[in-house]
Amino acid sequence: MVTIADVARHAGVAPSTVSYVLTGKRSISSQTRSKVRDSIRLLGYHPHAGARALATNRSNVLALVLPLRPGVYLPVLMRFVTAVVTTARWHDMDVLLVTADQGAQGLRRIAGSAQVDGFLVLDVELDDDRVPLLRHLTQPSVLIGRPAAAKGLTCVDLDFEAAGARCVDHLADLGHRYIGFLGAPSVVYQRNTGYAQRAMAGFSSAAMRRGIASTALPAEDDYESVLTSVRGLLRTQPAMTALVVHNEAALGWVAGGLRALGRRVPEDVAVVAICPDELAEQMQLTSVQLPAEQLARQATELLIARLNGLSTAPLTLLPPKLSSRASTSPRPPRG
Amino acid sequence: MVTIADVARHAGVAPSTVSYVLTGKRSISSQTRSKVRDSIRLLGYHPHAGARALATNRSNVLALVLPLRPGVYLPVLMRFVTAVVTTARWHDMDVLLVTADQGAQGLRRIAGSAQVDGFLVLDVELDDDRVPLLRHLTQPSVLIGRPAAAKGLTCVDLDFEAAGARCVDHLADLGHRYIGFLGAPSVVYQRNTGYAQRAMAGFSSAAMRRGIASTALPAEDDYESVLTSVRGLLRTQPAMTALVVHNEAALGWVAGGLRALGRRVPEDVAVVAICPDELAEQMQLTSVQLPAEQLARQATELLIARLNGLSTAPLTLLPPKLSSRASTSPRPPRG
DNA sequence: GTGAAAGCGCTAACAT
DNA sequence: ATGTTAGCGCTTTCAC
Repeated sequence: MVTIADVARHAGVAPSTVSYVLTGKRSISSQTRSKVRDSIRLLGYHPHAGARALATNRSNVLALVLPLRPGVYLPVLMRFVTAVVTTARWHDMDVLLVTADQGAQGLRRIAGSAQVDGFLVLDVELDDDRVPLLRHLTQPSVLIGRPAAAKGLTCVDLDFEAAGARCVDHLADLGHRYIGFLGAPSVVYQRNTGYAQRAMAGFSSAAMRRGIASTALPAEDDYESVLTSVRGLLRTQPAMTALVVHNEAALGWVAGGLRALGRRVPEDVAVVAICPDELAEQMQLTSVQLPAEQLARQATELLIARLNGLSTAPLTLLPPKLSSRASTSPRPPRG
Repeated sequence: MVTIADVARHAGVAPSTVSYVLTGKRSISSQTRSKVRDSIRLLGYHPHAGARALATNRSNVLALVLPLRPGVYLPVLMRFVTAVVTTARWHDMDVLLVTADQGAQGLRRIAGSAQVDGFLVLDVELDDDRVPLLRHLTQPSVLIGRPAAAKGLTCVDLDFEAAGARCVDHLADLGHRYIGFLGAPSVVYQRNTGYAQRAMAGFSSAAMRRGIASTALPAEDDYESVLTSVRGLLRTQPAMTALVVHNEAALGWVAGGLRALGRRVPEDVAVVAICPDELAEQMQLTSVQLPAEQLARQATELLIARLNGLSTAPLTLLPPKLSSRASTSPRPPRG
């Protein structure tokens, strides 16, 4: 193995000089600098990560804690991961892959051994036993998604409330006056989760604000349930001409359900979804996307900022972006 | 931070004793052992990973090099990753996530800095510039998938030749005598890839062995092309009663194409696919699976074995497993 | 602008 | 069965 001493000897300087050339932490004459650089290249020198970590108390690695269980929507997760790695590499950091099933104990181990400088945690739940731990770790962490009860932690998420509102605004601008909301399974609303409620709250208050009649119902993930919910919405609000859907699993049944009830999309009922862009693209639905790359980039940047001693806002909400597609006609069905 | 010296002081022993309790590399009286263990728990001690890496020249981390580009079938990749992490953790190792786009240079950096003890590389191509590099690294590596020109490297893969043969055997056992093979796009066969050819070779020679007439054609990923290929197969072999499909993207069009040509699955034509189990399950196709977990486990175990100085077989081929589903009726269509 | 040397926390001889 | 100590390779005072 080639060490800093080898390089120093080869370049005819002291080891510390080599170190300073590498870190740029003090001025070096351009002569020695290039001498050293040549030796480094020639010998193929790479600083030993462990030694550096020991000396600086920094590993230049960040932990990415992923929910790798069935049910997560992989295309989004994958884009997210890619963006995290890219952003981290941009700052000369690497990424340690930690599965959520390693639990709080796993995080404690990794933190305690100083393997990483910080944590990026996805899919944190409200009563997550990792949250109190993360708060007391030496290393900073950034949580992505549902902010939970996260005083003292840094969180990044899509602004679901604004997302719900954005859907209403889009439809209202198209002239719709009676809008329905097809939500997640009721169980999701029961055990909090936050993002589901926030999307609906955003929807409702935007509707109020714009003087639009709105009705909301949850829907389970099967066709029957979707049909029932849609029928329920239409019964309550027969003049309904638009539907906001915040339920990925139900998405596939919505058009069919509406058609079964005699309504066509978008002629009779316009549809806006809050869902990953892949799904919306595939079904040609107007939608508010889940901005995976942006979330990842933002979260990683925030974490790195904190590593550098900067303090960050406790909560960063990304503005929703709506993509118009075939499921909302440019003009309202009935004026 | 709590160090080994703190623990030693607290337990009233020498640092080395604490170390030996941890590593088990020499016998310790059960008294001191439990004294030390108590102190460790009490103080919440975790050995500093960097320090340990520096002292032992082992990081207890392995690099997982993933193709995170569009086109990879994510459910399989995800299962693979999960299994790698699980297996690694079983051996007290962690996993550093490396994206394939970091290239050979990225691997050199990571290897050079001794950040990892070994490499697990997915999706290696035949003329891959990482292969010569991997061969000359200090750290061992295991390649998963297409073994390429990998003298001196350890490779793990599904036995695609046996997979092709297994399909034939299954169909032959059901009484089929005229079998077609619908392959990957022709470009895949042109530029090597190995696994595609091997599957087809296995198919052909098994057919010969069992005295069965076989025809093979490539297929592109669109409906038109699939239809054309299927028509071609039927023209060559009008008595064809079974089809082996090794083309995930074409899978969705096969049943439709056959029906358009007046054949029903499985009554007129039985279908066996070589594809991820999720897809086969979803379409109710008899299939030979891609055993992601097994591959991952095997590859990881091999890598760790090599880390422990054991030498391993250069090539491990996993036997194919066929799952019978609705697309092959229990009896042949025409006897 | 550059060197010398003292650690960082741990392991593994070498002691006893 | 346990203690002492010399590094592992790097950074960073301190000295010039």
